[in-house]
Amino acid sequence: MTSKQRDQVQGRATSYDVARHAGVSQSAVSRCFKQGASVAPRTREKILASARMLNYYPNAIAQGLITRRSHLVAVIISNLTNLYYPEVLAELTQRLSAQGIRVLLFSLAAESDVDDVLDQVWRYRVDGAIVAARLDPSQLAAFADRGVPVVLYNRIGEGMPAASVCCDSISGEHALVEGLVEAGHQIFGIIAGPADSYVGEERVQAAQKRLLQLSREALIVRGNYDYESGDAGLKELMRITGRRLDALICANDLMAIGAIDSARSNFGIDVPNDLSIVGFDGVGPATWLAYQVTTIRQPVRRMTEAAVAMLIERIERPEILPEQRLFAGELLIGQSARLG
Amino acid sequence: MTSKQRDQVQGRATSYDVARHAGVSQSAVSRCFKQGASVAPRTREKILASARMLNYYPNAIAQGLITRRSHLVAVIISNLTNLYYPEVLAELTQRLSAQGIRVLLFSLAAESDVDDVLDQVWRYRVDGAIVAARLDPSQLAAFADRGVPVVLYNRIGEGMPAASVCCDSISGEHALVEGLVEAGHQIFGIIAGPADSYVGEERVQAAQKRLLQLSREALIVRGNYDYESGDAGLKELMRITGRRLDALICANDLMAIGAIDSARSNFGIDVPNDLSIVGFDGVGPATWLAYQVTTIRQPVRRMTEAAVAMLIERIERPEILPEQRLFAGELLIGQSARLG
DNA sequence: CGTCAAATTGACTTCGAATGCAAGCGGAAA
DNA sequence: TTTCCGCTTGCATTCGAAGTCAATTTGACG
Repeated sequence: MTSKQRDQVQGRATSYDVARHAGVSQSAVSRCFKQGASVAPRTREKILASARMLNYYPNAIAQGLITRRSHLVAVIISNLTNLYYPEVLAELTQRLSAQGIRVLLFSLAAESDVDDVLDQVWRYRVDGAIVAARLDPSQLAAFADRGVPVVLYNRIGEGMPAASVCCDSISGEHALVEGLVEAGHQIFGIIAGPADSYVGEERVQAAQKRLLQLSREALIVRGNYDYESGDAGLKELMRITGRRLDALICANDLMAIGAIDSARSNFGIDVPNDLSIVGFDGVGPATWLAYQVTTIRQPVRRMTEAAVAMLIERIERPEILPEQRLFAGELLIGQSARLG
Repeated sequence: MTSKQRDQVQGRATSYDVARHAGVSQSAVSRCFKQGASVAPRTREKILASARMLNYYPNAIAQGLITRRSHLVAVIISNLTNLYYPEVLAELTQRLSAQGIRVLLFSLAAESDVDDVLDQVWRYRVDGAIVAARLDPSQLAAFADRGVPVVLYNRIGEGMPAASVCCDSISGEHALVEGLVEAGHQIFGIIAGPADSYVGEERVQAAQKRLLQLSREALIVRGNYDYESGDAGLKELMRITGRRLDALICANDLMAIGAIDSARSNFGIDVPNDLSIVGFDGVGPATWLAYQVTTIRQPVRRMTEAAVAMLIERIERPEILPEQRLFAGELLIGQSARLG
C-alpha cells in the first residue's frame, strides 16, 4: 500500500497529497479552494477530481493557524436546562452555520461561572462570542483586550458598554402589571429569579416600580427559574398573605407554570378566577392547553438573527462601537390571568 | 509602544513572546505547559510569571495542528427543540468539558440531515463524535475511514456495527404494554414518531409486538414528536375508533402530553379513568402536576456518562471494537394511565 | 578539585494551508 | 516571427506550539 493510498484510506489526505496526485504544486490546491483565486479552469478540475478521489478536505485547524480566523464562535450559555435556552441555541447554531461559522459550546452550571471557561475560549482563538451568562466588567474587558468581539444575549454590559441584544423586560412587565391592576387585583406577589440573573432582576424591578406608580405593593420571594420554584414561591406567598394573594407575577414561564399547578393541585385555587398568574418568555409549554400562560413572548428569531448579524459585523470590523438592540416582546394573552 | 506591550494588550502573546520576556527559548515555554516535562522549578516560575504578565494562553489551534489532537468533539443532534435533547446536550457538554474536551455543536433541522454537516466535521479534525441523528452505512463508514471514533446516542449502527449507547425501548415498552393489558384495556392506539427516527420505530414495534403476543391490536398513527402531534394523533385515533379508544401509547412524552391535554380539553375525557395515556423519555414536564405522565424514564446521566467514557476510550485506543450499551429505563408510574 | 551521570536547555524541524513574489506560459499585436 | 502583457503556476515563507536531539549545566561523589 503506497503512502498515498494509506492517506486516502485514513482520510488524512493533505493538500500535498492532492497536489502530488494531480501533478501540481500545493499552492495550486490551496488556491482551488479559495474563492476568487487565480486557477486555470482545466487545472481546477484536475485538482478537484484528485481531491474528491483522495477524500480531501482542507484542514480547518491549519487554515485557522495561518489566517488567524478560526471560523469558530463561542456560545456561552448559563443553564441549558432552562426551557428558554435550547430554542435560542438551536437558532443561533443554525444561523451561524449558515454563515460558515461553527459553534464551540460552553454550558455553565450557574450564571456566574464564566471564569471557568474563558481560558478555553482564549485558547481556541474564537473569532467572537455570544454570551448568555453574567460577565463582570473585568471579563468584558478581557474580551476587548484580546480583540474578541462579544454580543451579550439578554444582558447588558455592566460597568462598560457592550454590544447586546435584549428583550424589553420593562415595557413587557409594564403591560402585564397594567393589565392586572386594571382588572382590579389587590394583593400582588412576585416570584423573582436568582439574584445573579440580569433579566430576572430587571423584570422584577420593572414590575415593582410600575406597581408602586399605580399605588400597589408586591411581596417578593426569590426562585430559581425552575418548576419547583413556582410551587415553593406560591406556597410562601400564600403563607405570607394569609392566602389572600390574588395576582402573581413570575420572572419566567417555568415558575409561572409551577405556580399554576401548585395553586390548582395544592390549594384548589381557580386560576385565573381566584388568582391571576403571569410569566415571561413565551416558551413552548406556556401555550399548552393545561396552562395557556398569559406572558410576554420574546421574539427569539429576530433576537438571534440580530445577535448573529451584530457579531459578524464586529468580527469583520472590530472598530464598530457597542450597540444595544432592544426588542419588544409580544403580550400573549392566555387563560392564566384576568387582565383589564 | 513596544511590540511586546502591544502583544500583551491585544492578547495575542505567543510562546515566543513569553520566551523573550522570560529570557528563555520557546521550547522551554512549551515544556512549561506540558504535564511532566523537564523544566527546572526556578525556570518554570519565571516563565509562568512572564506568561501571566503577558496574558499568554497556548494557542489550541497551533497545538492541534502539531499534535493532531484538536481536543474537539463534534456533537451532532437532530432537533434541539425536542425537550429531551437539551438535557442530554448539557450533560454531554459538562462531562466532556471535565475531560478537557470542547464541544463543536451541530444542530440539524431533521434527523437525516447529517450530510450537510459532515464536511465541517472532517475539516475541523475533531477527535471524535457523539451522534444523536440518523447515520446511514456510508456515513458511518466515512467516520471509520477517517479514523474518527463515533458513539451513537439512542441509535445503533445500521448495516454495520458501531459503538452506541441506548435506552432499552423494548423492555420499556413491554412493561408499559403489560401494565395496560393487565388493567384490562381493550382498544389500543399508538402515536408513532417520524419514520426516520430510530428509537421511535423501535418503541412502536416493541409495543405492537407485545400487544400482539397478548392478543391485542393497535391502531397506529404517525406523529412528529411535538405537542401538536399528540393532539392531532389523538383526534385521528378517536375518529378511527369511534371514540372508543381506551389506551394510548405515545412514542415520546411530549406527544403524550399533547394527547392528555387534547383528551381533557377537546373531548372532555377523564385521563386516566376513561383513557390511559403513556409516554417515553421521562422529560421534565412529564412529572408536572398537571400531567404526571406514566412513562419510561431514560437514565440520562448514566447514558451520557457511558457515551463520553466510550468515546474517550476509542479516541485513546482506536482499535477497540464496537460495543453496544443498553440501559434499562425506569418505569415512572404517574397519573396518566391505569396499570394492572 | 575532577568525573560522570542526570537534569536542563536551546536549535531546529514539523504539522497543513495560505500567500507574496517571481518565473513560466500563452496569446495578441506588430 | 518577435515582442509584450497578463494570466497561471511554483517556490519559499509563515502562522504557533511540540518534540527530537545534542549541547550544556548541575550536582553527587570519589
